[in-house]
Amino acid sequence: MDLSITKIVYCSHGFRPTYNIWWEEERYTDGVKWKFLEHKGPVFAPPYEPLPSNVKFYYDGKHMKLSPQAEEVATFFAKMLDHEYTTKDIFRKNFFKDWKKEMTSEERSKITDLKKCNFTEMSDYFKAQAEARKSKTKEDKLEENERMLQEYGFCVMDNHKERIANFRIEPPGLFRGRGDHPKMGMLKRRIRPEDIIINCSKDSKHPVPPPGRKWKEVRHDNKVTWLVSWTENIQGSIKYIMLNPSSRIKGEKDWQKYETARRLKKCVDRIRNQYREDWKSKEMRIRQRAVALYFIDKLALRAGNEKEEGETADTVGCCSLRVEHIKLYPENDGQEFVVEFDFLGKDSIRYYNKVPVEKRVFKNLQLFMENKEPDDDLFDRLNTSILNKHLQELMDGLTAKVFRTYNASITLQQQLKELTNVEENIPAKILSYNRANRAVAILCNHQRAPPKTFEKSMQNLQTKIDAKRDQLADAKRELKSAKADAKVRRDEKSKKAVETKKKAVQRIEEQLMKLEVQATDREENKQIALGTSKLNYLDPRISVAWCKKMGIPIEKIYNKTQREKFAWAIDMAEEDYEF
DNA sequence: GGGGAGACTTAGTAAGCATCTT
DNA sequence: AAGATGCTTACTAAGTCTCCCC
Repeated sequence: MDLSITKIVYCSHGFRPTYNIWWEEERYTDGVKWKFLEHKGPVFAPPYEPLPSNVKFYYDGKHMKLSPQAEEVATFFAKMLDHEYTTKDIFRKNFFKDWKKEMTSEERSKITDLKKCNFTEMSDYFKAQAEARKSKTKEDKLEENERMLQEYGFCVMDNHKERIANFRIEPPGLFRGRGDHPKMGMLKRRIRPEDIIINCSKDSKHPVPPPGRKWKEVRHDNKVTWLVSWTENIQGSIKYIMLNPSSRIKGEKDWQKYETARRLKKCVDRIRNQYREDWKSKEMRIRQRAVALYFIDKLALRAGNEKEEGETADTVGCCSLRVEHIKLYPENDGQEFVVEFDFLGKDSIRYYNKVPVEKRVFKNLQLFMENKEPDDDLFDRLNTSILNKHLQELMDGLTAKVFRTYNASITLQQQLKELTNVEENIPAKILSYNRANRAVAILCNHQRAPPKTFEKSMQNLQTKIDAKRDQLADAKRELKSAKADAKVRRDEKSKKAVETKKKAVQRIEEQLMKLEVQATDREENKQIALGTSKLNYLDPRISVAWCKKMGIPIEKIYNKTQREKFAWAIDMAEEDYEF
């Protein structure tokens, strides 16, 4: 079955007629997302397999056979024993509470203290199993995965066969929130067919539930993009199965996102003038709105919706900043009007920044903080809905996050212009690209945990560099003596020898440069994640155009997945593309 | 306008896998 | 062949924003 409209797409490896060329098709305008949708439904988590009888659980030093339900939940904990989570009080408390709910009344009366539970045999058993799975022939694993992918990993949406992003239902386990999450350790329950809502078109072959089972509902809503949904039990939120980023439905939206950001580029000056005016407004709400917008624009802060207290980790964005999250310095390190930000943002990633701001902003902040407690809202007359309503009036489709997209993309474009030189060689250009990418990642505060092996791998690289330096010195010495030799002998053979040595020196110099560049790049990247901005904030057409201008194969910048996601941009953007 | 449901994007981590070293 | 290393992919949590109801 091949319903895709494909076109021969040229890439530097040759011709590959692989993509759906959805970007040359007409688009829906009326909120309709598709006319035909057919899929096979989700893949459920494998059923629980009770432990073999030799793998024992001990309570207070004594062997205890657990009921299957209680045992399953115990295995979730056992599997995480090596993780720091299991040492945290909240995690243990939440787990124990939910575990007890799964016990028989007899078990419940016996098992009263988590500290007295010994899961080590279970834990060892799972480690051994993981080991065994590793050594299982590669073909077995691959084949199984591939079979599932072929069977469940695709759907037909309109005239395209599309890849599904997540066709497997999340297996049961213990909830792992990020940061200080009040619900960490709670039992994430197993999802059954009866929990599942299927979305597909009426005239499609509907997915079939497992034998003897039923779906919760089958609906035919073509105003939404999801294929399957269920309600999760930790926060009560809805989870979805949706399409891969390479799909038409995702790609179109992504493209549209960058087009909105480009429209902002056209009117951003006007908007900036406007909010600067608003700093002087008589009305408090307008001043607050204007200062918040300034932060969102200048610092690429997120909007900051309010969150239900006690349901999630305590994190904030711009509109939900509290007095305790900023400090004002009339003077700091020779700069005037410095604001120090220190708060936990999305995923409990710390945002720390000291920035000089305009005097008016500074004065306003002082005013906003007057007579407030540390845990009071900084912008008490503002929330994201007020802010976005205002933005909508300034430009059609404008919301807070458009500023992040706009500032990220424009920064990349500027940095690429500034940093790259057509004359340089490919590794130098790629270093420059990464640096431009890095500037954006820093702006957006995209962090990562430094890789566990970072120090060591850095040392190894340094060793290599040192060795290469020695090698270069040797080669230079040899070249020198060859030259001297040629001067004396004046024959063809020794002239040739000089040429060979020269080439060798050149080659080694290049290799050395490459290694040094690699070291710089890696060092600068230690705690910074480039992937997030590359995937979500940077208009891919900027990168494609840059590659064309600089003679860099696109494969050096985008890996296979990224090329699939950005196929539209790779096909469309010419070297003169301007964001 | 306030609150909640719903839909969709953005995010970091860890497992999986490929490749390079020893 | 095994082990180290580094990149890719899968996973799923945590955001944003819209819409609807009151």
